[in-house]
Amino acid sequence: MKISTKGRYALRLLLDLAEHKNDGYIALKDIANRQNVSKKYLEQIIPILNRSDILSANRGYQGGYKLAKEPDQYKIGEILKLTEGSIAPVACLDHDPIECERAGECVTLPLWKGLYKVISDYLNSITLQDLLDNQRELYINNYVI
Amino acid sequence: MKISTKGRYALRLLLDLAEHKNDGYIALKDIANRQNVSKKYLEQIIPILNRSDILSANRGYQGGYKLAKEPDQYKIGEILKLTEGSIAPVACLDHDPIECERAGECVTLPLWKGLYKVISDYLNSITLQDLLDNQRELYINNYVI
DNA sequence: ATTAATCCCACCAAATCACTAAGTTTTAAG
DNA sequence: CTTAAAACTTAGTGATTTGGTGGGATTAAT
Repeated sequence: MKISTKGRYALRLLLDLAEHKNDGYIALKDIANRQNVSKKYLEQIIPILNRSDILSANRGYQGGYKLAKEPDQYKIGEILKLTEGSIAPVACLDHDPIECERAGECVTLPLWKGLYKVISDYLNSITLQDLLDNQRELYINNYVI
Repeated sequence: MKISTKGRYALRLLLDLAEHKNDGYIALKDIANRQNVSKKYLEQIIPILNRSDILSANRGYQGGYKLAKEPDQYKIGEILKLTEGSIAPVACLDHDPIECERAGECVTLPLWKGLYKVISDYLNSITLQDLLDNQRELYINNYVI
């Protein structure tokens, strides 16, 4: 029941891009250094995000990535669903309609459906911008500003 | 971000015991047959539950297991925490206080704390009895009774 | 032309998952 | 007192996932 590094790093990558959204294209090298994660591993995560209209990329010299939309347009749930493959707590909820033949008599199915709902409702109620705002508050509270 | 078979089977095992709570000690063999899971695998899951005051066991001929308490005294969150080891969505929340040195400046920490809260609040609001009641409703709705 | 970036493909070690095997111990019934 | 049937214990195991690394091809600004 853990979010993997793939999802967590993807989130930190996008947050890093959001924090530098006015600095043009940002190279993976810089993100890797700031976030202290492997650039090679980020290279593997990026194409998952790049497929959708999430990022805009520039190849070659002075290239890099930037967000395609404003930070408040990125729901955390969408990002995690892309990178984790699914945020459903049990595999049977990954297919709609449910394929499991025991579904009709399954005593635990309503439980998993409810859990899935609270998880996705929560994650889809929060955007990258919300996380940045919270961070700003933290800074203020800690007198870092 | 998936609940493993360990947690899911443990839940079904306890639900099976709850459904037969007036039938004395229930053998793993019978549970395995009814739930269509491997008895050998259940033998591996049982000791996790047996440590706490969750089950009462009887060894030897005509032995088996029964619930130590009424079904409404078992919170799903507690059962899953036991069998899954933890229901926290990220490892850093498994320790209290948080050991990660980046915690103070971590932009995503409030997100994970919030997610952890909605998950555990939900799972601790539901008991084995609730799942049984829901099942009864299903039966009524489907005219199985 | 050079440099610095993305992009692409393959590989790999370690951990976890989902069991299975082979027995030992305990207890009620005959 | 023997026997059958259950819980209990310990170890092993194949498949999959996780969390990366390495080597190079392609692209584009200087």
